[in-house]
Amino acid sequence: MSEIKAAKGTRDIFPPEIQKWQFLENAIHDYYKKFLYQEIRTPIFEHSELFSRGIGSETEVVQKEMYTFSDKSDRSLTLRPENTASVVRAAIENNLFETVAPLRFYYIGPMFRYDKPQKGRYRQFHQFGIEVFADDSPQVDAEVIFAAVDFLNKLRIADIRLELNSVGCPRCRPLYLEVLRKAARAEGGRLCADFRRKIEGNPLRIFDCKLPECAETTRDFPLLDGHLCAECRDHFAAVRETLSWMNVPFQLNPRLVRGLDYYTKTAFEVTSGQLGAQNALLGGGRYNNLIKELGGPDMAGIGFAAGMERIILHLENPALPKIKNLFVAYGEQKWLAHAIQLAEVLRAEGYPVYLDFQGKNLKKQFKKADKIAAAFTLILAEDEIASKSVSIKNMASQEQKKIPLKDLNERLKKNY
RNA sequence: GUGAGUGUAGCUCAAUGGUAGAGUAUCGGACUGUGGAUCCGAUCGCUGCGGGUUCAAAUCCCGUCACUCACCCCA
Repeated sequence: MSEIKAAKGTRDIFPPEIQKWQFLENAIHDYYKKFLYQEIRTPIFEHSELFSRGIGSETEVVQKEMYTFSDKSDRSLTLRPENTASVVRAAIENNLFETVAPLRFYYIGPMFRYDKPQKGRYRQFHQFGIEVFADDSPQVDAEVIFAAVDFLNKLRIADIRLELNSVGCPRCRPLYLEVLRKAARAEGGRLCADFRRKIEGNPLRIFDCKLPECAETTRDFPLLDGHLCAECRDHFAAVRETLSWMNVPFQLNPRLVRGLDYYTKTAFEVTSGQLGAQNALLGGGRYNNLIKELGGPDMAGIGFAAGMERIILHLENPALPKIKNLFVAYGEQKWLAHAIQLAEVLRAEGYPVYLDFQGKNLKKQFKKADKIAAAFTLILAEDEIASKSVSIKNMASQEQKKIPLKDLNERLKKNY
């Protein structure tokens, strides 16, 4: 038993689960290229300021969940809790807005949040996501949402639900928040402490409270959709219309908010009925002020991030192409050189070949061949070497034939 | 940060407060040019850790740590 364990909230991924990860990663690469997204990889850690400015210093993520540390030169660095701020930073820093077209990126990688682990929630977890810059048309919102939902459908993830809202923009949201605060303060006495804290700091979140009294109270509170400015309202209507053209079903949820401050206008979330409490598979929205906020041009952006662990929980056992492993058996140590050379030739031909160096005799070697699920065992021992041949045994059917060495490749090809 | 449940062999799990066990896996043998099946044998444990109660603790009590789930938060 090992003394040192994986740090809390982290885990090792190995077969057979790793096959799901490889499958998912390949699917992401294949799918998003169809929309001309290009992969971007940004550093795992960044200056802390990127996140406090980008995500919002009042958010839970920044206040409570960041892995922040000082390096030896006293720089404050933070393991990225999400990737959008980094992608925006990279685009600004490398002038991608001028040099790359189209301005569409996707990413895959680990993120870090200091949270108490539970089902579907880890301290090191993985997200993939997409970002589109410089396009404020509502049709892009719809296409991004389509590319999120359709991807999950392609993975045959059932029982998912798309929720949609508009969280307004800096012109209309502050006005609404005042209206909401006023209504909330009037009811303050009836509400939980948590709730009262949110009224001042993050009023949109008060709708989240699941305590019956709070939910009861907030039911009649004014909602944001009645307070959107004309531009946000029209934008949102066009998003919904485009989604209907795309046959993407959605549910309006006027109480839907996002945890990061940078969102404007469209906000959406896909949840799964098959997960526990951590049921959000992906979330995203538009962030038309983030790029400027981080020192870039006044440019629109939209994207989403998806939790890969949560998607993996939905994936069936790997339906992998059967790999036909070859096993080279040599019986006695003195034929090992021949076996090594044969294995080398076969690998160069593209076959996966296993050679057991511990097997003392053919019996042991066959046992090992069985254990690694070899499709064919090639026997190269005294008889075969003397006659420049090799015996090939089909492990499933138990058929065995001795054939000339020079015919081996052709014969294997037929069986593959 | 709060709460609940669970910690026994590599894995899955047993064991009224009274000798820590089974299945499986691993290794060896039956079987020195042939695997899976069967049979025989062997290895494997500070019962998470630290205290306490008791003649006696895997078992009861306290603490602690880990895992799991929920709150919270979010993907």
